[in-house]
Amino acid sequence: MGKLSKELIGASTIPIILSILSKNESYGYEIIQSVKDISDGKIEYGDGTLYPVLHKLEKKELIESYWKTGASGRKRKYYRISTKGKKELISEKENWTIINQIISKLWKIEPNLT
Amino acid sequence: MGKLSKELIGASTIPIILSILSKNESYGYEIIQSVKDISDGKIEYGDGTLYPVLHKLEKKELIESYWKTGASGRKRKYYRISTKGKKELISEKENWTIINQIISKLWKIEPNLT
DNA sequence: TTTTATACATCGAACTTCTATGTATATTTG
DNA sequence: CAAATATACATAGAAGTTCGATGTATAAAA
Repeated sequence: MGKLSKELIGASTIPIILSILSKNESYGYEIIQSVKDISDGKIEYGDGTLYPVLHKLEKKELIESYWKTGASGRKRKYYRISTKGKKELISEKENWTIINQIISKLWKIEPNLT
Repeated sequence: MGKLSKELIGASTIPIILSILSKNESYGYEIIQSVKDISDGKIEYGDGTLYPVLHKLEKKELIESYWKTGASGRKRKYYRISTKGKKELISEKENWTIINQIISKLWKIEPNLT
């Protein structure tokens, strides 16, 4: 209980990551923590899951990266959302709205009178 | 415009099919039409897409099938939802609600003051 | 009689996802 | 100070999924 299906997590990964990056620049490890926090532990990406997604998003030019060494001396790869990524996020939001309408319509309709 | 992403369609296919079958028994071809109608043409499964999904659901015992020859003389393979399928549908609805909460939370939060 | 709609089925290419594994550094704890 | 834990990124390969193409067949419509 509590854990979500793989399909739903898969469908939500990209909009969630883009959403997070649209608010603040962040890096892989921190994104994993953010999502865990926001979802009350219901979505917990493995690092082996998230990093390839970030690489894919970068390849599609939806996000951009740069290395930064913090005060701690530890190197982090920061990501920020691109203009293209912002447009994509808007489109993803529209898609979610549409599918939600379809599904909630389905869950309200009464059985047909056959 | 109008068309939904593959990920979202993938995540919604099973709950949508189970929802439809929880209202009325139906067969492949008719399910394709129903989904097209309900979604205003935004979700249009190919037959090569839907039939394997139905087989998979049957294998998992979420739905059951039987052949029926209608007045027209045409044979149709009808599917009905099983008890197990009804439970699965309830669980899918819960998942959908949870992910919606997470996403709508994300889309409302203001940027951090860093 | 030809075309279109109905109806089901499967193969295989293409893609995606996740687990396991690897590397390396900073911090905390005993 | 040594060991354990947390931080941080990366990739290969196994496993699974999806979808277009293709095939079969019948009923209805043009």
